[in-house]
Amino acid sequence: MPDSIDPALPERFPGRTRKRAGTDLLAADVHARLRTRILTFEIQPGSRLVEDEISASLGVGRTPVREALLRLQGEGLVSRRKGWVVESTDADCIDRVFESRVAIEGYATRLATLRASSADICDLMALVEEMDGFDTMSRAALNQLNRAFHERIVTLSGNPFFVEMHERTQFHYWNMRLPVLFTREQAVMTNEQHRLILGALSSGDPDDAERHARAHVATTHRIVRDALDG
Amino acid sequence: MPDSIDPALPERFPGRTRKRAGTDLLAADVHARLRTRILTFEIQPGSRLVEDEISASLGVGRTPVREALLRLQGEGLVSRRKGWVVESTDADCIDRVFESRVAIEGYATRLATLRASSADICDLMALVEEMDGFDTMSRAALNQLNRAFHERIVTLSGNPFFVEMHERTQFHYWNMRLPVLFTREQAVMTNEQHRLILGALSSGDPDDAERHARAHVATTHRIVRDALDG
DNA sequence: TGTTTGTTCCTTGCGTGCAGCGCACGGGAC
DNA sequence: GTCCCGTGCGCTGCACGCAAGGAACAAACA
Repeated sequence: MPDSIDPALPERFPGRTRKRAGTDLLAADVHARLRTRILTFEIQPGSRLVEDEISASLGVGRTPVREALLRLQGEGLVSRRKGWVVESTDADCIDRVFESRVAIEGYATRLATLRASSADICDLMALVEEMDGFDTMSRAALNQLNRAFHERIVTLSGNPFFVEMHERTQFHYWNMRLPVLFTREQAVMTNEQHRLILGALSSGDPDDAERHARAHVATTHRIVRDALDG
Repeated sequence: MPDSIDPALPERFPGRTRKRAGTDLLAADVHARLRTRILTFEIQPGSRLVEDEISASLGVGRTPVREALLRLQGEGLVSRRKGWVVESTDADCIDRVFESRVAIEGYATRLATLRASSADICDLMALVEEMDGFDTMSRAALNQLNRAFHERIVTLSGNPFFVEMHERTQFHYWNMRLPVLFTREQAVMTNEQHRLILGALSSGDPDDAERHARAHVATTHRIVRDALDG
């Protein structure tokens, strides 16, 4: 997989600037780059990551590369099995991921009901309405909006733990290549459910909000599973 | 929990053995040691950790120490603010931790209801009955049993994500020195609630199980908050 | 006296050399 | 032909040195 390590960014880090702005910038940068490449499948699951190659290709030493890999390991994106290997999310894992999402997003939505301001709800409504234009949008754009909606609700829970846990599940979620997501009817259903959640949110009914959120995640689970089986 | 963490940690690392058994042993060991010391408050929240000092005191190089600290950072036990600092869990954080526990343990208990075998339930029942002897036990032993009960249920969810998330909350949970936990009446109430959960588990009622689990965590939350306020 | 600047030390960020696992490959024996 | 063992190499685990950044303290100037 060395070839896939972004041929397009030959020397950033110009002449070994070594700019060290307080906290480790290099490691953070390497981490971000690697993570992006992994999540976009530019580096495929299962491929080996060699410290020297990354370090050479990015023009940094092995130490920041090492730290980046360590962080990726903590995020569950790579593992150390006789060298660094990009983790893959198998079908069996999907059920586990969605179970987590039900628990996390369900309760986060409950909390959001108690804490969201009317301005927050307006923002969410704007997102939902934007998603109504699914007929004229790319699936990627739709996906982005969808993600934004869920992310924002979780953030509105006001609890950073939920944000972190949610983010963690997203890694694995992205990690399975979702074949065809967001057919037209799926988009319709998604928007319907988003409106249900939003309705509960704005009427301040936590039970309803949690119930709808759970149902929505369950629906998505079903869609994903069907897509993978079919 | 702190009491149970093996306070007897004499100087291992005899004369710089350097035995490298495949995967990094040193880093893992340093990590475990540091974590133990932090969770037992041998190293107090807020204190600075200096890489050189740790490395010298353990007789290893800075690299494994660094990796250990990085892992601790990932676990939320230390942070990097101009050097390594042991995180403290402030009162404000407690509410967030318990919110997570409600979501995680609640849903984990629901899953456990669907997946636990009768043998598993017997094991749990044995734990509960052992806890009935609270009058003749130390608080530490009681705490240990309590932890075992919760841990086992989360494990019975069959979902490693829940186990990991639960463990994560426990770190912060331990991180606040709980003053007087498990007074007699609290022990009575705890056992009552454990039995309710177990009852729902054995009768296979997921809704009830989740409800009771949530209520139990909420009760504990109240106890802890009272203990900290009073 | 207050503010600003210079200096020094402390600690981490980073690079790098070295050595030891393990795996793959190849050669010999049965 | 198959199995076993030796050997080489790829890669990581670890130690260590260097320098940058920042904080604290001191000194000088307004």
